[in-house]
Amino acid sequence: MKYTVNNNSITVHNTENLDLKETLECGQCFRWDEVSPNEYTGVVQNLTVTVKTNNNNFIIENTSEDDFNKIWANYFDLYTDYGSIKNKLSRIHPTLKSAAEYAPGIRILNQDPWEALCSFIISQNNNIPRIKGIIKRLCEGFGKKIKDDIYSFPSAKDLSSCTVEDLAPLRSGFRAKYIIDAAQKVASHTLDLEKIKTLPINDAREQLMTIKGVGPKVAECALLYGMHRLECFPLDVWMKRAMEKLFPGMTPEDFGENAGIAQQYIFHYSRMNPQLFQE
DNA sequence: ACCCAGGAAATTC
DNA sequence: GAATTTCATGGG
Repeated sequence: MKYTVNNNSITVHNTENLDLKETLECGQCFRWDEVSPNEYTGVVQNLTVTVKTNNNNFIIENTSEDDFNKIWANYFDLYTDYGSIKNKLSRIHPTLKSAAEYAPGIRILNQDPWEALCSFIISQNNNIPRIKGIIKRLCEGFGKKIKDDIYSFPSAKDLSSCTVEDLAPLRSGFRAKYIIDAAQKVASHTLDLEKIKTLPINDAREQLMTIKGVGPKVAECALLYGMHRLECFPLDVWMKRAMEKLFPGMTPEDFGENAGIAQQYIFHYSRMNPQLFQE
């Protein structure tokens, strides 16, 4: 990977298959905001950066070479060859090929396991704008201030001593008790997310589902988006519709070791084309 | 008023 | 065990 170090920013050259809108607004993450056209500000751990693209250059502002190599290159999954993965996936089914061509710049981010788990607990029976609002209030109320009005995602430990009443300002409804149970199990090391990340997939699913409010779909999202288990294939209401109408008779296993990437292409394609599912 | 939202738990059949 | 209802909240 070729990159240039500038004053307070990094420019990555010839990045293919990276589109910020497609990647940051496809429902896998909830903490990136478009601050001007094709320019996004987000928070990862205790760092905040602004990113943009210019032709095939990918620019990360407000960072150092150190943080780029430690955090950002992996976060944006820059070591993975999406062109090769798309070629393989496209041979599985013509509609999957179309979905991949519809948003060729989607990448699966390497998000923090706890943040992904907590975020997708909040996502259940909810819509994306409201999920973002709840998470914003969660960070502002319980995270650490980074600068100005930017706050880190609160750790499991930060939340483990909270009560449902403490979380009332989030207006997260029935999900508050689920957030607390997850925080307590992780903070007490009843569950070790770094360990779960490496377990055989069914063991990993089983452990995550010991958390109240974590069923098959939330577990699958935590594994795919927070632990980069690319074989995972979350089935939400959109994906169930898509499987019925676009891939009748097929199962998640049919999409193979990169099923999660296929899922993201299909999810985004379906959400952007709801007319496919009318009557 | 009604329906739905990147579901899961509680209840009923 | 499988099908249905309930759970908070907010937008359309």
